[in-house]
Amino acid sequence: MSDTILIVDDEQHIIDLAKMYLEVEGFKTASATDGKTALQMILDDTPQLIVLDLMLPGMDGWEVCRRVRAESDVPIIMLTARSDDIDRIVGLELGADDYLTKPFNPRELVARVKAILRRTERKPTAPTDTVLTFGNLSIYPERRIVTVDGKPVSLRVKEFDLLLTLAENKGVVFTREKLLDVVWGYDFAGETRTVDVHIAHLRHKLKGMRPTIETVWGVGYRLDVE
Amino acid sequence: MSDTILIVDDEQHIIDLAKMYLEVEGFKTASATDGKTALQMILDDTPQLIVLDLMLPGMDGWEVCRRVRAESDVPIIMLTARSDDIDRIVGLELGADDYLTKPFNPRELVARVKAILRRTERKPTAPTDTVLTFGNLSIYPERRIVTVDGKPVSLRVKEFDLLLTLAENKGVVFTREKLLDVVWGYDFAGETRTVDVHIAHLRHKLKGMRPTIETVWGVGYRLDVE
DNA sequence: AAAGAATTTACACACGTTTTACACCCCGCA
DNA sequence: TGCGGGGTGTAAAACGTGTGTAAATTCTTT
Repeated sequence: MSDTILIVDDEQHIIDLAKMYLEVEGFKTASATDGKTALQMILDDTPQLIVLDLMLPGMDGWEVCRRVRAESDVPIIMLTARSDDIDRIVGLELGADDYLTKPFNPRELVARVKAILRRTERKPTAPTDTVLTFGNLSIYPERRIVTVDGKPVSLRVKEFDLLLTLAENKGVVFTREKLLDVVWGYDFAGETRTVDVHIAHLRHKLKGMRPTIETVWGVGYRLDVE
Repeated sequence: MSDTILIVDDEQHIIDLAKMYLEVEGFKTASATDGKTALQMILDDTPQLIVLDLMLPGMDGWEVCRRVRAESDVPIIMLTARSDDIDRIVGLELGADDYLTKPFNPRELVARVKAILRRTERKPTAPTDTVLTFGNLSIYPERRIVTVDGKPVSLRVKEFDLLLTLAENKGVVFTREKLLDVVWGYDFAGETRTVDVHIAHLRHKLKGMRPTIETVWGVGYRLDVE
């Protein structure tokens, strides 16, 4: 847990967003949607850093922050929507290391996290190992994350595997049958048109991607070579 | 043969799949669909590694494995569909180096193969990107791409297959019937003039190509020899 | 039961293939 | 050397098939 970033927010939406951006950078993450659970998790095994929303059901962020500070000096980044909270965060010396106003830019969050970890002289976790990069597209196979122009795109299982298969063999043409074999398993009995549908989803989600998924008429698909 | 991976499975489908993945990684492959043939091949000239299905017609995988072990310590990866076979593979010390349960992920197979070869300190052969080059013409069979003077030319399915057929047998004359058999399939019932039309398309698209497609009057076509 | 994902279906339309048609060319033969 | 018949080149029409995509349906997961 000590190499993990804990994200505490009552909106799952925001957690997902932060999670995604942080994981792309190689951070491990955990999350909680209420103050009580969060505090429990923190005291149980302190994380590397905490991203903490002020507005929480049950125990609010102020309270969590105060109780954590009684036990630990783990870095905390506060999130708040109300601009008049900012004065209190900064002025009251609650012990937060930094803050962000909602709505926040997730890249800004990443930058702050890195800055704080650098400052507190704890190194971020090991750099992400394998990456496949073509044009403005990056694929992190073991994290199962894809980015276009650095912006993460959330893909479903089949979509990801499909893209990965094409990317691992850039330029080579795959028939629908071959793709079914590889991505769906060679015992899959369904329609080859299933592949088309997932390709369509990929193209839609990865709009703007530079090496495009090219249709080879009458044959199949391939990841474009320049 | 000592740089080749032998795949033994009664399903051609599976052989093709494994073959494809291994060849993309630069491995040479060979295959057999029954135990007797496989054993013959192995004893005749031992391969670099063997991927061996347990379920085989004639002589099963257990028997093949045992007989091979009497002669050689060539690495063996076992394939099995039945989970209760796994205990036997591992427990009975049959001498298999690794195993995979069917249906297996072909990427997993590649990973295992690489791992074993690394362990046995034999390096995998360098990946080869197959290219056929004559004069200023290059053909990339698995990419289904053709270039003239390095500039890619987009061909349709029939055009590509036609050119590839001629290129793979440079200089030999193909009758229209032969070409129909090879490119269109032996059950094609149409006109032989269809070939002419596609040849015309090829000549038009590949204008400037150095070895030309030559008409052999009253016979058929061939790819020119300088 | 509800939500989410995967798969199938349906249909419009783009695209490739095959046929057709006609001009031209090769070659044997007077 | 000129003639004729079948062989070949090629444009364009006719045809059939492949593909993109939305929406419906089925399957999974919670």
